[in-house]
Amino acid sequence: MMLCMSRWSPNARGRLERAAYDLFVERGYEETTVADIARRAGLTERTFFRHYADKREVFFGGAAVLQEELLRAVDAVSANVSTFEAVRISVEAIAHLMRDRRVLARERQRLVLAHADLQERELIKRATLTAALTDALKQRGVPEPAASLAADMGIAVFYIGFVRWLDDPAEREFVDIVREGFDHIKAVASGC
Amino acid sequence: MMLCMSRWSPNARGRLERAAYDLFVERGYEETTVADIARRAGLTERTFFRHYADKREVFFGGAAVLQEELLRAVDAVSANVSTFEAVRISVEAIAHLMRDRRVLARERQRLVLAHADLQERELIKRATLTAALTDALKQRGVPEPAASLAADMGIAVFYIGFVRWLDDPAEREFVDIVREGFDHIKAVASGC
DNA sequence: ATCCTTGATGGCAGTGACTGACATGAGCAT
DNA sequence: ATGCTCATGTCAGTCACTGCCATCAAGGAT
Repeated sequence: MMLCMSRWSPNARGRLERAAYDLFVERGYEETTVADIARRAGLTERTFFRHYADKREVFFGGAAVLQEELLRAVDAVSANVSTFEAVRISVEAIAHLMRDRRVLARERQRLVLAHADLQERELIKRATLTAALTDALKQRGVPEPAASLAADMGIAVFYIGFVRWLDDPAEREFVDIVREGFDHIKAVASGC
Repeated sequence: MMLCMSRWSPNARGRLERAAYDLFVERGYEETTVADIARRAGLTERTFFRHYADKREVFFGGAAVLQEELLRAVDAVSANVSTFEAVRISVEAIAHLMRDRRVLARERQRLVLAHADLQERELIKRATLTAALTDALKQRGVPEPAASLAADMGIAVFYIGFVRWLDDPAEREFVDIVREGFDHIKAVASGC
């Protein structure tokens, strides 16, 4: 039974994540050392690396949540729906998670765009998300390479829509931009 | 006038690239230090970093060639061809460049798959290629977000086709696999 | 001929990310 | 009590990468 009120301050991971994000915003990513992050979280550098594989990883805590939600959404789509619609519905579902986070997302995106290190890690997360969606589609019975291609297409619509959403002059909702993205894909593939 | 027969052995970059590739194959990527690479090339570590921004970059000399060829191909497509066909033709063009390199590509892919570092850099190269294709399509008059989506789709077909090509049981040509990929995209987007 | 500039290189010290090995000490089970 | 667990601390070490300065052949200018 571990109902531990342990001797250490609770939620070390959370404190590290918070400290890192704050410092990145305050001083910038490169100007922040791992030792800085750990110190602000009341821990040591060595402990940081026990919670996160590297300095970049602390920035991508949300990626796992997004993936879980995406897979849940795919499973929820009834089996007689076409592959295209299944992908569209699932991607719209995770787009919906971003509601009311535009300002936060903008600040985060500013950081990512400013540092090649973070962009690389973001691309890995995107690739992981794509692979997960591919697997989920295969479990629906979609054969290869259609599963990979459909997944790649869906995640592309998500990310391209994401950056458009961040500075959309009309302030449309993310979900609507995604829906429109899928329409564009349909149009392009029909050969206009 | 610089017809310099300089005092240094010629083609330092090439020697570094070759030394790096050989060492990565012999001992593995992580087991090879930058100092090792420089030593084998007859140079110093400091000089390595004057030619390549970091240890990973020396592995991706071919990326620039691929991008140039892709852009050349897009420019060569006549203006009255649909966006989809323009992308298909251009991507098939760079797929054609890989002819007779299957064995080499396989060894290279083994290295990339074995090291997250290299995967990240590969994804950045892919993103750069996608951005370049997007620009080329925009110059053809394709509006956003169709340009981004079509480019993303085309590059996805390329990369997904690439890994299928590497261990295709039927030993089909890369170009044929790519062509088939575009057909699959068409089918998926038409809603099967 | 002498001087000066250019450019690729070497040498060297320093920073910071990351790792391995070992120590510590509160909680929990027996 | 005794011992085990496990998150943490401590420390030394490797390696990627950078800044700064020295070198020294080639080529042009005076």
